[in-house]
Amino acid sequence: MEKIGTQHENLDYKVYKTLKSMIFERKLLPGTKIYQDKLAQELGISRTPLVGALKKLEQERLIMAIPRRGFFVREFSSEEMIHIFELREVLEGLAARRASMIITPEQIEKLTRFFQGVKISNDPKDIKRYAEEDRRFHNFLMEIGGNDLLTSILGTYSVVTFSYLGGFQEGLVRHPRETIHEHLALIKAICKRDTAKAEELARLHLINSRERLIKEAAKEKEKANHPNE
Amino acid sequence: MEKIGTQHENLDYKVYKTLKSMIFERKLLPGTKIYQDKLAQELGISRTPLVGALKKLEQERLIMAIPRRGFFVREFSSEEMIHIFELREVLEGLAARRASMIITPEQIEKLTRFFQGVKISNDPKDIKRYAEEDRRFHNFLMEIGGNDLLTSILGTYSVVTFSYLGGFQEGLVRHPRETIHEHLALIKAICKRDTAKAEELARLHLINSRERLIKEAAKEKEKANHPNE
DNA sequence: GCAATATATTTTGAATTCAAAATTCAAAAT
DNA sequence: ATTTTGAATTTTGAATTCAAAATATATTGC
Repeated sequence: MEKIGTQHENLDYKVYKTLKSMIFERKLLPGTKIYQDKLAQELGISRTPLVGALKKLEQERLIMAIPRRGFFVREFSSEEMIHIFELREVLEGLAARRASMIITPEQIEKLTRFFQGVKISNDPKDIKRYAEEDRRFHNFLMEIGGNDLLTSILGTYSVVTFSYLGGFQEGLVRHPRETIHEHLALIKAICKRDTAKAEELARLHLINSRERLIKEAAKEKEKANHPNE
Repeated sequence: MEKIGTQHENLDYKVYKTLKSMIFERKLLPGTKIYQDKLAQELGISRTPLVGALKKLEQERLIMAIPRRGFFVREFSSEEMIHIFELREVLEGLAARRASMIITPEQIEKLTRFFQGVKISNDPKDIKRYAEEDRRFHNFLMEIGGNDLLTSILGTYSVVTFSYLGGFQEGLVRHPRETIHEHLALIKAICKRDTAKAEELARLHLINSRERLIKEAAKEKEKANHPNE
């Protein structure tokens, strides 16, 4: 049988993945200009596959291209970030709804065990551990409820989000203390196959994070206007 | 002021737009293999910008790339199409919600005039006219409620949808007789700034179309299993 | 010393080139 | 007759090349 959906293993696909994780890990910082020759040499390839990868990333909005000027690692304004959270609200709502409809007993088993062992505290170690569990949780939800399309779109935006937050609080918008209850409630709804509630809770989760983002953005602005004190 | 979001006017951007409309107009049919040399010559360019454009379209899922085999115009299965309608459901719901929140009095004026002149009948002329109005309507909604992100994502999927339906009923899933009421109700909700209702109606509109799609797909399957009457 | 212009260098955009892989087509073997 | 093997051809992947545009540097005039 022909394995379709097979991973594209061109050079530019490899470069694409490399660049993506470089952005994710903040080795390439937002705003940075990409010098094609330099980066291509560093990666040991020619400009051709590098440009191919950059074009892919441009489409995903992780890279901005200005013709005749070059490629830049994208910076997201707080406004754009808020728009992304609006999107994530409805998309993750959809994913949760789908998950609650098609989850298998084995998956229910596995899902209920999420966030069991993690400690909620202010210790950076614990926060990091929580953030990892958070990512595993979202990935698992995608595995259950996400089709191809949904998975790839949401994949992009979680990279964007992480990159935007810049490692602050390990990429979490809110403190675990706040989100843990929302996560557990969502898990419960999905396992009970409560379709409507699952969608609602997933959306609420994102709405709350967006609200926080809006507040933070307002605070930043305030600070910018009154630089002294 | 530097106009950001300025249109990228590279050759490969032009080629990208050309190919996109070729797919939209069904000059390139789903399943077709792209012979790079041939197409590049027809367009009067080299393979480089053509491949650039194809990569962009691959990211948008209008083109499928198989490494070492080439690029193909994407075919969508009915399952995938149904997934796309699930996406459109939540995304157009979001767009309608946003529109109802930020619509201006002038836009309300303009929105209420949509679908006023169009006749509902079985005459292909009328159906075509309706389909055009439908597209203008959706574009206007995007103009009101859509941010950058939303607009570009939904833009892609309307091309996909149109291409999938293959010009049948002018790209409409359902007959105007069925959809006109939904459109008018949605317009009313948006103009009244009834945020919740606008989102609900937009979603319902897509849900109904998806349902129809599912029915059609089942019918096709049936037919395939019983080829002789 | 500073601004304006001219010159040199870098960088991008796009065509070309070349090797490797895939496909086609014909001949040979079962 | 059908399948298998093996060249010949086509097609892709990726490096290279070259011109045009952008940027940086130096020079001139004030």
